[in-house]
Amino acid sequence: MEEKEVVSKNFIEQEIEKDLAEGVYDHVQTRFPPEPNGYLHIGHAKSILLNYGLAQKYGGKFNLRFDDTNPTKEKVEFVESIKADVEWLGADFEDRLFFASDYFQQMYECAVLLIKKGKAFVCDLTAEEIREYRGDFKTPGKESPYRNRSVEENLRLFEEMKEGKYKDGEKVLRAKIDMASPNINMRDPVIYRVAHMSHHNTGDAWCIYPMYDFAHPIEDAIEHITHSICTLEFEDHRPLYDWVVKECEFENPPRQIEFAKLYLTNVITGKRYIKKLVEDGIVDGWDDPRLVSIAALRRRGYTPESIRMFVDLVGVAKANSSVDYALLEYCIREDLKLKKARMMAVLDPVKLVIDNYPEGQMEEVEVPNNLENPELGSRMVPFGRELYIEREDFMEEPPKKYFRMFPGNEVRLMGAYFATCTGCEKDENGNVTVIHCTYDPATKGGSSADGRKVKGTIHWVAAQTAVKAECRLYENIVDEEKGKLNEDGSLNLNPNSLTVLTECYVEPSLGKAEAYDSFQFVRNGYFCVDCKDSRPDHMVFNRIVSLKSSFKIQK
RNA sequence: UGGGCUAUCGCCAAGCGGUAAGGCACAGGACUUUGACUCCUGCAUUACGUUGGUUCGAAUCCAACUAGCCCAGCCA
Repeated sequence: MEEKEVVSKNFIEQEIEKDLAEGVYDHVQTRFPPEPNGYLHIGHAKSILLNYGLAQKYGGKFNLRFDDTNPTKEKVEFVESIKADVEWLGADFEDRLFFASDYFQQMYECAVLLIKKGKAFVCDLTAEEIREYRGDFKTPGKESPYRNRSVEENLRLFEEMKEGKYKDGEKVLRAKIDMASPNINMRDPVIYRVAHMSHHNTGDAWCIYPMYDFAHPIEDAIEHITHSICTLEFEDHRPLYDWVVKECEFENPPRQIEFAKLYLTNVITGKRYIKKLVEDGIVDGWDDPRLVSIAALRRRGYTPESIRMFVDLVGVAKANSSVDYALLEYCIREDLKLKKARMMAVLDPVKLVIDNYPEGQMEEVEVPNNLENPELGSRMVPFGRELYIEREDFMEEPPKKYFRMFPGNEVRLMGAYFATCTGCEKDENGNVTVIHCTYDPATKGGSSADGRKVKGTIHWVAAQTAVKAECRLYENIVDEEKGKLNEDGSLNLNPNSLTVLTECYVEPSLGKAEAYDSFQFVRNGYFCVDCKDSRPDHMVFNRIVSLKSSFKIQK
């Protein structure tokens, strides 16, 4: 009997189970609350999948909610892309797609309630003055001279703010908490500001907009969120979060729990920096495969399953950490390994001529699509007298333990025949131009009747029928300095982040591939048909990840 | 500088007073019609940031240090 592996629970699951056991909540409701101000990246995937996974695990629901409380930064382009990415990742929010902006009326009413309770006031101080009055880490703040306005006056002024009587920045609504609090977030934070600007969802209905710290807890409470999961930098905001749900008198208020963001070593995930790369034209767009946005990973050929596996393996904790990129690559290799066909493609071609193969003759050989997964069937691959093979699969003077093609050595042309190298031709510079060999017609299919074995197997494509393709080999766009910035704030870009190989040949069956179809190219790694650039007569492949080291010369 | 948080193998990460899980990476070896995959093996031998203390017993409790991250937007 197999024993079921005990998977340890992360700290959030432990908290949830405690809450459930103690009867704090009788259900679990989570949400992913992005602001539509950019594209999602791998870091967001962690949050999305965490929240979705928690809801799944505890029989609860998961909401997608746009936290669109600041019209100056938000665009419908981003809400569309975010929706698509969340769906692609498989986090099913069913019909629960919400907008914080749909709650503006309720938030307004909450603000009025606070004013009536004497817990909020309209402040005429300028932004600079508010900053000065706030004090700093070592000095307590000073109370605003407007702090003690009467309820009636505050009500009137706030109503006037809403009606558009004041210009941007002229007045704000502030929570009345404690100007001497060691937690600066509690020093009478601004909760509503004036912004005469069209909102992507509410248009010109409002000219006052709630601040995150006020809006977010209300959004959560309205949706009956139980566990509001966010990143570490909001820990200091938790007392304010709790203050808002309490003062606004919500029953069964939600609880905020923070976890550490995902960082990838060597990779820039900051929206701000990705945005700059896009704007400066250093990358093609938000989905440039050199980036780690969800759109980029998808275009490059990463699957939702691989990203789910990755997030799963990374774990959830409160310690800031940076996960090795190798883990992401492991996940996509693992996911594709049995799912995808293993095709032949020659990325760095050199011609191989089989001198004893009849001139002008072509035949087809049957090659299994995936030896480890017979369900994937097989395909017929054209074979002829002239082939292309990988330049690295031939050496005139082989080192020890090299068992690919060299004069006198017999190897297997995968799925086809045994072939013995007889020599090569070179140009005036000594570069190999053509390799010659003879084949053994009795070894069709790649095995011999007499039981003799060969140590090496190499892949090939028939020169006459090969499809010319373009392969893009990607590296991280940021170099060894690890996604870290230079002192002047600039990025360390990797000049080798993109290599385009144009003299590649792939077997004809690949001509039928569709966008996002991925394959293992024998010994070259995993590739994906580029959905943006592919044309029927000219395939473009993005490398997802290369396979591990091939032959290394022994020292 | 005041407040909040964190510290277990190169990278993640379990552990919750009873004598250091797991994954990635790495290194050996076996196997192989992809030098991939798979399979074995090794990988924190008083060691869990440091130093003390409590205890029969501590990574786990206490104290003091040290280091890193976050906070002074009318951003989220």
